[in-house]
Amino acid sequence: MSSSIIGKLEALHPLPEDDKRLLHAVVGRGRTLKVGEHIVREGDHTDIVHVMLEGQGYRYKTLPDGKRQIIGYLVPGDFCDLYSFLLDKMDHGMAARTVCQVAELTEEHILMLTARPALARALWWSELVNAAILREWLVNMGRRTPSARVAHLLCELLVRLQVVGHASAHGFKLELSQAELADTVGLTTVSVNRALQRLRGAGLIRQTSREITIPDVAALKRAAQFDPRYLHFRQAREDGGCV
Amino acid sequence: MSSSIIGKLEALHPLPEDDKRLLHAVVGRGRTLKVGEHIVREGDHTDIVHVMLEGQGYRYKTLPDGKRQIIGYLVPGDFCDLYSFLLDKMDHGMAARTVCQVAELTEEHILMLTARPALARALWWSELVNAAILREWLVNMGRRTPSARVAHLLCELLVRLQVVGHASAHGFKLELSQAELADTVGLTTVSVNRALQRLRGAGLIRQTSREITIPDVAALKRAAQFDPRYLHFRQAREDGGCV
DNA sequence: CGACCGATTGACTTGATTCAATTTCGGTGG
DNA sequence: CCACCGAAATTGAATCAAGTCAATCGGTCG
Repeated sequence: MSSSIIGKLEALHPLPEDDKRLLHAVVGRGRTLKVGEHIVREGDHTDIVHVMLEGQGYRYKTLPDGKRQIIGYLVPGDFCDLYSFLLDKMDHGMAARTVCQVAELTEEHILMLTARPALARALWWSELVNAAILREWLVNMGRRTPSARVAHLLCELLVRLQVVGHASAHGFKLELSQAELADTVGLTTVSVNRALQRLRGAGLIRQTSREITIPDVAALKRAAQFDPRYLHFRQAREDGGCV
Repeated sequence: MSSSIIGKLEALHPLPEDDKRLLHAVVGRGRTLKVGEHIVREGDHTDIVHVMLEGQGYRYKTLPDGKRQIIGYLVPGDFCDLYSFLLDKMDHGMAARTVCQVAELTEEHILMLTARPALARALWWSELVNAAILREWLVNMGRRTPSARVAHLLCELLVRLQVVGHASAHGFKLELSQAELADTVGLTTVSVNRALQRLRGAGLIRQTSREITIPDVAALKRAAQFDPRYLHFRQAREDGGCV
């Protein structure tokens, strides 16, 4: 269960065995959430840190007129709200998109973890990556075509899921509705549908019921202008990007 | 010079007098940057932390096809890259939009500052606000109309500049070209121009050469669906928003 | 089998972009 | 002080792409 966390953090910074054992002990096996269940609501205060162990979730904001914008995906290994005991109120909500296992850590747990220099550094780094993802998403929405936006998102998910062992070299389980995709990339479902069609038509992706296959990852990355360096994973840092 | 930093950090968390004195001593008066000069380039490594003392800058990313997306504004009091010595390479660039004074702090300076609990907390908090701004911008680009996007940006700048004493109750110096606005909100200059016209037509803003006036701030906030709580400033936390 | 949800489609509308002037404005130099 | 220059703002017309609306298709689950 906690292997995804270790996978992710080690992608950022190597960890001593002791730290991994501590992580394992602190995290436990987590609570099960049903599809659609909230992890934290907008405006809530919580002093618990949630960690996604299995399954996927998303961060979102709701507009006064009811529209929704998804502002992040939570994949296994992600710390959802490392800073929750600092904030009085969450400025966004988080919900389970699939059935999830979520660990709930207290401030004491976090202090135990951050007392270890390597862990503290890896956690700090993971927050930097969260911010980097937001910046890249901004570029995505601001300056890319619909198909490139969708392609970029798929590339990002591929890499993030690979790091935690939830994606193969050429694809992953896609449990995203087109409506969610639309609320993520700032388009309508119809446009997302057509963007996916274009990607399929160009042979860049292949979709079966709930699985997505990327026959030529480099080609999709090119189409998406995807440069994995923003994720700051160690491999990506060494490859030096794909654009 | 360092009063803007103190203003900003105190808007997040109260600081003891000693901490303010330390800040003042550490920051000094900064280096002067010319318009357009880079603070840090994309891909650079730096182990200096830059702090905006006077003037304004922006964060940006460049796309392979030459397009640019502005992903943040730097106003007086902002720490530009608090995490720079962690990162090997900046995933985005930062440049001066006006003549600026920028302080350059070393890792030792930062360690001195973060050794003080109140300062550490305020700095940590300022990073949370940076992330919150990115999330709000994502909502802006994804789900708001052109005029609301522009209006929202203006509201945000108003509040952020007010906190550091660079805006009055009803306006501020606007040194933003329409091209920069366009690269910020994901539109073309023409669309931005028309969005501004609509806002002016509705009496929500008034522009003279390099100054923007907002006759009825609440009205503009309403039009922009601007809820200042995401900035997590202490006043805003107490008001409880305007939507 | 029928209800339902999500994906898909087509026709139409709306609104943003593109392109190419034209105007405005601040600053410059005569 | 005024004419001129260049950058930025503004405009209009034509184009094109995304949104809207509404219907249909496909599969899943009671």
